Amino acid sequence: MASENNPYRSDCPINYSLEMLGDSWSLLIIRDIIFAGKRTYGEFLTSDEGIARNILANRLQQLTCKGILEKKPHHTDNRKDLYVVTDKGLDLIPILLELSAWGAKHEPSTSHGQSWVAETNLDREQLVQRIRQSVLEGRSVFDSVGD
Amino acid sequence: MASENNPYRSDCPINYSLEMLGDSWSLLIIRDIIFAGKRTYGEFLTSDEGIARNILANRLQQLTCKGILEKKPHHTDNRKDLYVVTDKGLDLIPILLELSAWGAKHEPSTSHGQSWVAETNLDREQLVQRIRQSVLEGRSVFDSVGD
DNA sequence: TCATTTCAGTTTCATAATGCAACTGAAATA
DNA sequence: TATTTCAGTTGCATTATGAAACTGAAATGA
Repeated sequence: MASENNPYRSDCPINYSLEMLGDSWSLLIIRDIIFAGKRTYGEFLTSDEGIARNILANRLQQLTCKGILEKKPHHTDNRKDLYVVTDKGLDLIPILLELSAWGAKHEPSTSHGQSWVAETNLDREQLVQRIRQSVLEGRSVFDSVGD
Repeated sequence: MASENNPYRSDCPINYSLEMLGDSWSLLIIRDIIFAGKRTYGEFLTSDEGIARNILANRLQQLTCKGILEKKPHHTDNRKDLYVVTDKGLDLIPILLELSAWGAKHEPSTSHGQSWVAETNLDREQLVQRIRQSVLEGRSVFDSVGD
């Protein structure tokens, strides 16, 4: 199934996403931008998880390279830059919501006041139920859905 | 915001999920179980991405520790074990779907024949639109949604 | 029954990524 | 003009990754 003309480990879209985002920190930076309105190096540094300065610099650079963030000059302070999400970055919102919902469900101590994560999605829920059922019945998903 | 009584880097549910799953390989193993019906060490080894044997063994052990997989004896071959997803693991289906949708959208070369990823979710889409809009307008999400 | 193969890991070792703390140089502030 | 703030960088110790060879138990075939 792997093709030789792309630079990724395989031609699976989940794999692509994980090659882009599959580490401990990248999605936390996106979270800080999207859910906390952070925009500068210094603001990202203050997050609870305590990312190291060099790792932060590295991830900001990589996310920029990958077209998920964009670096723009700060209008009133020339020492600072603003990191803003691109459209590609904004499209990560559903992933963040699902990560949040899963985390909140399976480690309830993390679900402080995030009542809005409960705003549910019923069409999505139906598809998930069908896949879930096929896994429980020992079938592969490819037997029950498309392809 | 970080509390002192949990063992995680912070009390954010997204952070919890990333501490559980934030690496290149864990979700690929879950993908193989859920979307390809794989169940044994040997089957996971054959995936296109080419995970190393030691890394695979390590991830299977960690995912089992974390309550996402369960190791069961193979009924007809005592050399093998079956790795099956728990309920906690099945709850990862929405995350996998979103990762797949994002990957397929932003690297179209990865979206071979997965027509079923297009089965959309409109309630979810509405929430995403609201958040997206608030980010674009420079507001923090906490300004526009709950809390 | 006995030799061979298959299987799930483990071990070894080289290389890369992480994380901490001290440092730098430019721009803002007093 | 001196000091502070800011976004990074550098150096270094520790940890994780990855490839390949190895192990020991169970299945298979003669």
